[in-house]
Amino acid sequence: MADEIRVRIAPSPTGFLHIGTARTALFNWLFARHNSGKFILRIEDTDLERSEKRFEDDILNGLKWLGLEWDEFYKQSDRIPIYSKYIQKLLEQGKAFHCYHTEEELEKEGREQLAKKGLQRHVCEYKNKDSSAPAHQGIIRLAVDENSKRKIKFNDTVRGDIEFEEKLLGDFSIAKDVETPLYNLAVVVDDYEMDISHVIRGEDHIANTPKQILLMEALGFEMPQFVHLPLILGEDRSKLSKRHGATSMIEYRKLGYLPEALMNFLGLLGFTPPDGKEILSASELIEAFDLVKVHKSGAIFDIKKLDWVNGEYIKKLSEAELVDKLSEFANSDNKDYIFKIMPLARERIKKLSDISEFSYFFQNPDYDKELLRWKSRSDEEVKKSLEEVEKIIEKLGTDEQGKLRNELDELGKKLEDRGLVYWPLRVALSGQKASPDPVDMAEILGKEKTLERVRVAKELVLA
RNA sequence: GGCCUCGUCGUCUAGCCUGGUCUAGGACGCAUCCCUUUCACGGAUGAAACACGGGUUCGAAUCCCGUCGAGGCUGCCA
Repeated sequence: MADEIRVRIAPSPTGFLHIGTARTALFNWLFARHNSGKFILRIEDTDLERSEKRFEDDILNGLKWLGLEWDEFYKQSDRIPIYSKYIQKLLEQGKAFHCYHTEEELEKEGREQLAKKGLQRHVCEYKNKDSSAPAHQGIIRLAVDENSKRKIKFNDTVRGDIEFEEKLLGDFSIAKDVETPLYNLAVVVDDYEMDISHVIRGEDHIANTPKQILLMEALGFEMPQFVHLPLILGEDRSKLSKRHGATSMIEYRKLGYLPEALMNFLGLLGFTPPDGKEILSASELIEAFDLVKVHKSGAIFDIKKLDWVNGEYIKKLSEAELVDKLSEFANSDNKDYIFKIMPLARERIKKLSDISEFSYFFQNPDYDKELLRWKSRSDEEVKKSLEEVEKIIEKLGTDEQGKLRNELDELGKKLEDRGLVYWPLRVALSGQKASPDPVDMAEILGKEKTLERVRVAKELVLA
């Protein structure tokens, strides 16, 4: 076996690339890059009935988007002859056998075992029969000693030593037929053939490990180092799954999360760098990454924290980059205009799609008359203020912020209330109770639109 | 039911291996205050956790045992 670090992820195209898979991929990738090893992507599509091209595309696109480029790529469906060879070998050696029980019989057995609170395992009576009989249709199982006293042991980098009793396993299935391997056989064969040094996967695979070890022994394969990552959980602390709306990575892109932010956030779900830094670039993550420091317990996916991380990355974006991205999300080609809005948006949005909150820069606002009222001021007072503001803007325009601000402040002093000046103007321009500074907005909108909106507001007060 | 894993603020976590420096630190979120024309930004402050019970020890979040709790697995899915 090579000394090189070789890791893989083996997503199945029966669903989108969700957070959990992405995090597993990330940890494999970080470990490979940290050790100058190879990161392998293997598509587990032997379940032809459930595998779909659109899911495969989603997985590939999601990984690419996150920046997790792979060094080698395989599809299980291309490797059927390889599995077949090993299945045949197991059969010939009598280590595996055909089981002729029907699914109904097996189901019934399972129910009875559960009812009797007995072991849930299938000890097959066909195990010791002559396997040289003609071509069979039955499922293929590995022959496991049901009376074994042995404990199957393995070391997990995160959890230490783990052991299972061999006799609890039963004769578990390894292939539907010689041409159709089942999961446990396929991974074992692939990991061996691909010379995988570390199997880094979710904690939900711990229970599969003893089966795989038995298979490795039967096939004479060397054991890789196992690393079981803690699960990523939903709000209710159960494994993140469809019922939590297991969203594809691509959805996060659509919402305006930055891939760098997602990688950063995911990297910290199950791992903490020694210095405790929270915002780390890909290369900093690679540098700091250490499997030994991976956490044991599951972590809830907290979108609020993701939002914060994403906001931090938005603040770090260059002006040009931000303008590009914002243009895309605002559906606008007018980059000069977006460029003006950008500084205001930058400190206010958590994700790019939040730019929709600034719709009033693109169309006239619609709002309730009452919103124009500053505190308990009368309609007349509000109208008076708007009239004065109108005059000032007619005179000065909106391009010279300093002057405009001075005049408006003067007006504020005159009216003995700055809010009376700025609040109605804000609402006139944005239709919102929370918005950027009115003078900033006026400059972006320009003299004409600003005056138009002030006049509309003036009319509205009287109505 | 059986097997396996896990258990520090609401959430992510530091500390645990190598007991004392932990009146348990940081971050997100939350609250209050400052700034202020609102929101955001920024600044300051605050509330908030060692699951429980035994044991070992001069001393336990840290070591041991038990209990409880949570999750995972228990497919002719992966």
